[in-house]
Parts: sequence; structure tokens; C-alpha cells
Amino acid sequence: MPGIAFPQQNHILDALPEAERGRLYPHLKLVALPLGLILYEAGDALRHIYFPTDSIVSLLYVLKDGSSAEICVVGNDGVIGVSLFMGGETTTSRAIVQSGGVAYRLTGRRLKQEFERQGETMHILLRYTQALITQMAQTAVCNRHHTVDQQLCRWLLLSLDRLQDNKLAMTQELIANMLGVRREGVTDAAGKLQKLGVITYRRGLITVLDRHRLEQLSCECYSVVKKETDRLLPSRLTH
Amino acid sequence: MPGIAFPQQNHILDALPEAERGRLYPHLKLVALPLGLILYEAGDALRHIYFPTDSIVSLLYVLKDGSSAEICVVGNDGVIGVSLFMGGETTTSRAIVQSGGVAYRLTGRRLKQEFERQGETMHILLRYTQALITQMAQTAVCNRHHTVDQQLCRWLLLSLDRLQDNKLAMTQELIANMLGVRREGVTDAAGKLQKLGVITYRRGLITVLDRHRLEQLSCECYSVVKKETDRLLPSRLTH
DNA sequence: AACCCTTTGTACGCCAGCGTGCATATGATG
DNA sequence: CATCATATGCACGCTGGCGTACAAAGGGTT
Repeated sequence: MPGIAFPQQNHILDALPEAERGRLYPHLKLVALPLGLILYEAGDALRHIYFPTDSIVSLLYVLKDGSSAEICVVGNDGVIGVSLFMGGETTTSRAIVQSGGVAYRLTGRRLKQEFERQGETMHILLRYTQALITQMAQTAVCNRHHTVDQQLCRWLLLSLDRLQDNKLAMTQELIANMLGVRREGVTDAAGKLQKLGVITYRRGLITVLDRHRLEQLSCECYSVVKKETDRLLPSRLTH
Repeated sequence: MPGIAFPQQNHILDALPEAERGRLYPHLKLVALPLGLILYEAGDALRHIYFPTDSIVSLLYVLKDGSSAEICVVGNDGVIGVSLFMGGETTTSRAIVQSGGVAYRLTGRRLKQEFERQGETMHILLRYTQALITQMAQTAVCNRHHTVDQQLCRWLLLSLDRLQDNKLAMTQELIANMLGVRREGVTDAAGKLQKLGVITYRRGLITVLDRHRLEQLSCECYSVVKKETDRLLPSRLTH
């Protein structure tokens, strides 16, 4: 990966104890995840597990009529492919790169080997999966009860937390697909936020100006998930 | 539990290999789960894990403003309290009995002991958790895209699958809480189904007359989850 | 500089579901 | 059998989001 001097590390990998990390690291391969890449399609047998560093991957469910909805978001806080160690080998959702970058990749076989040793790696992966479950549950509730305006705020915050700066390179069309709403709905909501001075944007690039305000305008769903995730996986980086 | 001669068994318990079942069975306690009982509140530390036989338990998320939404349903197909072995000890949702009956109960300590042996029990529990994840993901999508009419059908089917007969003892108010909609919305939807001859009901008792039709009227979410669950946990009972 | 595809803006009518308020029916209880 | 809490039915207007159609930028390419 030329040009990337210090890819932000992955929290799960960072949390592994010395010995287990030593066993895994030689087999990690840094791979590029360009925007829009589909890591796996619904029903595909998973071959690898991915640990994003500066990339963001969404789990997206696509209905038969083509409409879609995001189930959860994974960045440097997590792992793509939990069904490998959960035992399913497959999911009903698609994993698609929402923000380009890189990730560490491991073959399913190696991952399972380490998982079966039943060390700290297993427990960390399971706790992360629990955090993922929390996020999915909250997404279900959020979809039921909150407005597009609120959900956009929440979604921006989720992305922001997984990026290095305050700029998101994504079109409103893409966001609409993730939220499972019309593009026009996102345009309206984004317009309001811009008028309020919370964000500013132009053609595929959103800049967050006032993160604090964004949190106020978001529904409770964002902070609930964040708190629970921090509880389950206290980061060693943020002390 | 007097008066209950043959409680339908629990599929997870049934799927355990001889030896592991032998270790667990002496510690299982049959407990009554009356309608409305809260097994644990959001944030409570879980003390037991429950294996329902003829009861149904819902995981319900309650927002700060009091509105709620069901995250998933558990009956004789599953287990209440996965966060015990996932490592969280807690969830952000409430576990509430949606249909009264009985369940086998095990202390968290015993369950974890068995889980840590890393035998078939662990793998079955993890695969079940994967099925639960699928159900939650589908709930999120369903909440986003489908009508109350469709969701009621789906919900009735989910309940039906976990009961012995075709009668559901539940008020429209209760169903509304689960779906996260107004009671009137459920009244309308149920009225339509009754007019179509698919169900019939009176004061807290719904009888399903035409299950096949119910499946046709439901959104795809029901069958997607059912197929995936069957794949992950092929039942030994239905061969 | 001209071109053109993509992204964003705006405006319509439409409908599902909401909030509210109240009427009716049902069935358990005394 | 009369009572009464609970369950269900129904009718308002309101609004958020949808589907559709089209206009106006942006910005990369030639």
C-alpha cells in the first residue's frame, strides 16, 4: 500500500494479547478496499475476515424489490465476517465498502484456528459480536421510530467515529441507499443541517463543522450504541 | 409444574450430544413464565439462561419516550440470554414473556462452564446466536420498508411457529407494543385479515384459520429468516 | 472553452401511519 | 344478573416520507 505511511490500526487487533497477536500478524495481509467494493454478497461463503483500519464497511440488506437498508457499520472498531467463527459461513446481507481505505485480511481458516484455541482472541471476538448485535438492535428501533433527519445525524456520527478527519467522501444517493430512504429525503435533511451550519457539502464531500450540535440533533440511538460498545470493548488506545 | 404432562422440548437442548446433555440436565430447573413477566430489564446483569418449551419471550427495546419495538422472538427454537456467553452479561433490551408457559432455566455460571469446554454446546449456541442476528437484521429492514399489514402477518407467523396450536392469547394492544405501532393500526390490519377469513379473533384470542394465506400476505422477511434458521440449526425433530 | 455525466435542488400530489377523542362490545367479577 | 374494567371499532385532521418529473449546478474530460 504505497502512499499510506501510518494506516490507523484496528482496535480489535490492538486489543489482542502479545502472544496471540504474534501468531496472527504474520498471516495478516494489508489489502485495499476501494469505495463500492463488495467484500461478499448475501449468501456467499465467506473466505476471509477483514480488520478495517481507515476504511468503513457497511452490512447492507437488499430486498427482492431492490430497496435496501443498512444493518450495521464496521470500521477500525471491528471486524467483517463474524459468521465465520459464529458458524454460519454465510450471511443474508451484503458487505460493501462505504468509505475507501485499507484493511488487514486473514483467511477464515487461520481465524478459526485461533478462535478454537479459546484464548483471549475468542472472547474479544465474541464481545465484539455482542456490540454488533447491539448496533443492529438499535438500527431496528431507529428505523421504526425516528425521522430521516435524526437518522442522518446518527449516520454521520457513526461514519465520523471511524474516520480520521471530519470529511466524508460520499454522495447523498449513497447515504440514501444506506438509510433505505429516497435520495431527496437525504437532500432535504442535509440541506437543513447545512442551513444550521452543522455541516457543509458539495458534490460528494460532506464536511462536519459542529459535531456537538450533530449529537444533539441525533436520536438517542447513537449514544446508546456508543456507550454499550465502549463498555464491551474498552479501548486501550483511548485509555 | 403440575398439570403439564408433556411440555414441548427445546430444540437447542434436544440438539446437544448425549454427554453434554447429561452434564447439563441435572441442573436444569423447570420454571413458569407467566404472560408479561420480565425476565430481565435493559441493563440488568443476567443471572440465568432460559430454554423456553411452550412459552415465547420477546426481546423488546424501550426508548426514553416510552415507545418500543421488538428486536426478536425466542421460543422453543432458542435461548434467552446469549449475552451471558457472548461476554456482555447485559443487554440494552428487555426480555418479556409474550406467551405464557414454561422454560428450563440454568444458572449463568453452569452455562458458562459448559460453554468454556468448547464442545458441541458452544458451537450450537454460537450458531443459534447467528440465527438471532439474522432475525434482528431482518427486523431492521422490515421496520424500514414494510407496511403494518405485512408486519402483522409476519409477527403472527413467528408466534405460530413457536406454539402448539393455532390460537394466540394476546391483545391487539400487546401486539402493537411489539411491532412498535399504534393499537389502532393493529386493529385495522387484524380487521382486514378477519374479513379475508385468514384469522378470527375476540378479546385477546386470535385464531389462525388459513396459515398458507398468511404467508402469502406476509413480507419476504418471514421466510428469509425461517430458511436461514433452518440452515443454521437443522432440527433433529423434523428430520 | 465547450461538453456531458453526475450530483443536488425543488415541486407536485398521494398515502400510510400518527395522535386524539370517543363509542361500543366483551367477559370476568361480585 | 348487573357492574365495570378492558378490548376493540371508528372517525377526524395532520405530517413524514414516497413516487415522479424536471431543473440547475459541479466538475472531470476532451
